[in-house]
Amino acid sequence: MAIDHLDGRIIVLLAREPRIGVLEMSRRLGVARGTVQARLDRLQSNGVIRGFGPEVDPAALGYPVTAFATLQIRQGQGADVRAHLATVPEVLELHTTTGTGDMLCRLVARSNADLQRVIDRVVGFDGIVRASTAIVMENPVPLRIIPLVQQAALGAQAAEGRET
Amino acid sequence: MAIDHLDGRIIVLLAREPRIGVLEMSRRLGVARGTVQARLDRLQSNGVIRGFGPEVDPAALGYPVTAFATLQIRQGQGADVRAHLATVPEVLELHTTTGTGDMLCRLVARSNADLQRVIDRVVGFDGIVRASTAIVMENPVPLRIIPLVQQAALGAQAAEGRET
DNA sequence: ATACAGCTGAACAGATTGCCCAGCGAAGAC
DNA sequence: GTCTTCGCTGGGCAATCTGTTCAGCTGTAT
Repeated sequence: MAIDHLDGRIIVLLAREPRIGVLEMSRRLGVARGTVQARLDRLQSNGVIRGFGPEVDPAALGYPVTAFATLQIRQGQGADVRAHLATVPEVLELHTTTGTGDMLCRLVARSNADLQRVIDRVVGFDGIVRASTAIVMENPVPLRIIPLVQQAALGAQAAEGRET
Repeated sequence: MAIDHLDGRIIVLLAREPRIGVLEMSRRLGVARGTVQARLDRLQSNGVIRGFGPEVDPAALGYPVTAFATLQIRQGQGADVRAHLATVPEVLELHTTTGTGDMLCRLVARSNADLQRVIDRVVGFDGIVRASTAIVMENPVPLRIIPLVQQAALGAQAAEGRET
């Protein structure tokens, strides 16, 4: 279920040079092409690799402002609120959480002024009791997965070591 | 700077079927291959499309628990804290924000128990005054970009309409 | 009127893909 | 100890796609 050292190298390589292709990968990794192909197939059917969708930069689309909003929801209105938020394009993701807030969502906007419009649209819905927003100033660690992959791959290696 | 209707269709198509290739795309969109190729090149050098890295599911790697931590930082320790958090593989992203917290980070862990270890590692650093964590229970809207792309593309179309 | 930028349709060689096979070695099952 | 299974190797095949270039066309801006 977890990943192998070779799997880890495949993912890391793919993350660094996405356009690389199976053949070139097999060359770099020093294994047969069929092996890489089989590993990739397995990683994808495992669900470890969900896909290769393009990473789009909202800032380049004209939405340079990012914010996180914590929402408090009226009891029993969860489903409605979820459906509402799903219709707002500026809502990039939505989580339900434990803690004081009930939901946390990531928003983008064209400007700080525009953020007001987005927030109004987000919270202008009956089931939402209260919202508190934090505007993102800087993003010192952009969404990343490589360190975790390496960690997981090393874990596998360590396990091998112990088991053998 | 913003994107065009055709750009929008390209991105959406690419998001839905990432392995599709330029040729097939040109067929589906009813334009010449060269056009799609030129658009893609432009989108990438624009920075609108950052890349095509594999989307890895942390849950499938053995990290099914996600949490968001809000951190308060001691004045002037920001840089150190950033550097510290960057070394923790379970920290998937980090933002500095306005509001009561100073930073917001996304964490993953192998289990709720393991989350404690991760949080200890995250906050076990001198510059961090306080941390409050919200565990993610559900993810009704996974990170998405398509609606925003469509919005941006429609905006472009509307602008055309007005300008012409 | 004229230059420019973007799109089209076509062509080319070169590289890659998906798929197949037989052989090999290690691990586990019997 | 022997057998079976599994994963990896190295090779080959036809089909497809890529990167690149070209000339011609059109609408727009100067």
